[in-house]
Amino acid sequence: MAHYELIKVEGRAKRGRFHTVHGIIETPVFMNVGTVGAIKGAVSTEDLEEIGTQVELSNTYHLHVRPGDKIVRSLGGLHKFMSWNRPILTDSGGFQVFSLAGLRKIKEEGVYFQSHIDGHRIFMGPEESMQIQSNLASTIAMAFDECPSSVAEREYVEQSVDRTTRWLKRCKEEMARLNSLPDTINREQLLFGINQGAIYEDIRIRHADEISELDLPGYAVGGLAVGETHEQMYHILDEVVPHLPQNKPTYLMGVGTPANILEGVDRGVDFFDCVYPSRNGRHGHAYTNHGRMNLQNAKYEQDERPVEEGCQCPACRRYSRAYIRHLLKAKEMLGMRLLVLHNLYFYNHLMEEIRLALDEGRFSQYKKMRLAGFEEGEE
RNA sequence: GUGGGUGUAGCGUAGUUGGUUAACGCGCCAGAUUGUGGCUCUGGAGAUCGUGGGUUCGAGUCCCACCAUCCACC
Repeated sequence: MAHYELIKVEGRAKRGRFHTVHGIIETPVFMNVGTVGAIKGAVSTEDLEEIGTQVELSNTYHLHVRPGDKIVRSLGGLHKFMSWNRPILTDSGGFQVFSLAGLRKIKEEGVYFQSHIDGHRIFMGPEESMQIQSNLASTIAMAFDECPSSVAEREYVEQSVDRTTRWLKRCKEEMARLNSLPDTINREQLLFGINQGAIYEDIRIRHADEISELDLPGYAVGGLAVGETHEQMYHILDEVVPHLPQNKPTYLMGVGTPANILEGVDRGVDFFDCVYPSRNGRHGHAYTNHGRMNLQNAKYEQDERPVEEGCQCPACRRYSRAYIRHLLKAKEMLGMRLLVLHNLYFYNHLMEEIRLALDEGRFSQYKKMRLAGFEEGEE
């Protein structure tokens, strides 16, 4: 019996608590992206517990291709498979329609893909996506949508969004059917709908109103941070979030930078996810209170300080910038791992501070202070 | 010691019958990256072409000597 408990509001910012079968999610939350059932960079689920991860995010498409959702199901579902008993959100594979463009054909019934592993042809529609996510038995399943390019023509976006609505209805029906089956692993799996419409605010609003009527347990804003400016993204959020149910969590998909998150929270967003902390960590970048730092820069060659003074993450408690730089240069996995841990800790800790600020009614002030800090530049 | 080969950026190489500002990969120095392939992309710095002499309007390229290095044979 999932429900969203709204604890406090400051302006449009929401402090909430989402109750799920796998435990409570304190919001606003940043979900840690582990596409294939693992956070890249040799990060274990024990690590996730240590760095304060609330929700792990995996991908339907990737797990369907390898190892196969039926195998995960036969092993007891994704929670048991990866040894993680807290909430998991699975993305539907819809975004791969967009990100693997060139390898796909979109039709009314669904999408024909080509596997990025071995090139074989795959079909995925709303029903297939729900069946796969049911087999994975995640806490939250995302609707199978199409994410049109931010520069797509208005006419294309209109018909794409209408199809996404039809797909959402099919997702809802299929999820209800699967949740009613006696041998389904997680019979309380939750379906979140996804708003689309590129940068056309009227299409976005119409779509938000339509999908809100389906009374799903949560809603996402998709198709942002895919090429448009920050101003456009914030404007769309200003317009669209008020048209999504305020008594349900709102999830801004794929976003973003620490500044994007502060702005998103300020506009009523509860859930975030982004590959930035993990991908940039693997690529040698660290997030700090003073902006982003490239640990591969020569100036850190003899820097004995931790990445961030006072940070309680596993990297900063013990290792120097100089050592991490050396590991990155030597292409040692440990370098990546330490920065991924630092970055995810940084994001998770940022969210914790945001929640505390909301609890104490000083979010607006906190946001201003943090944004100013990020502008200062690295030490 | 004799014969042969090779010397071009930190490393590995390309460079036409001698012809503008000597090219490429890796590395180095920076920058990009938003529902993830650990990549990828974009810039930048860096070379008195082993040394010295010669031929020529002009030499990385041809000639001579020397130096270094590799291979084979004593």
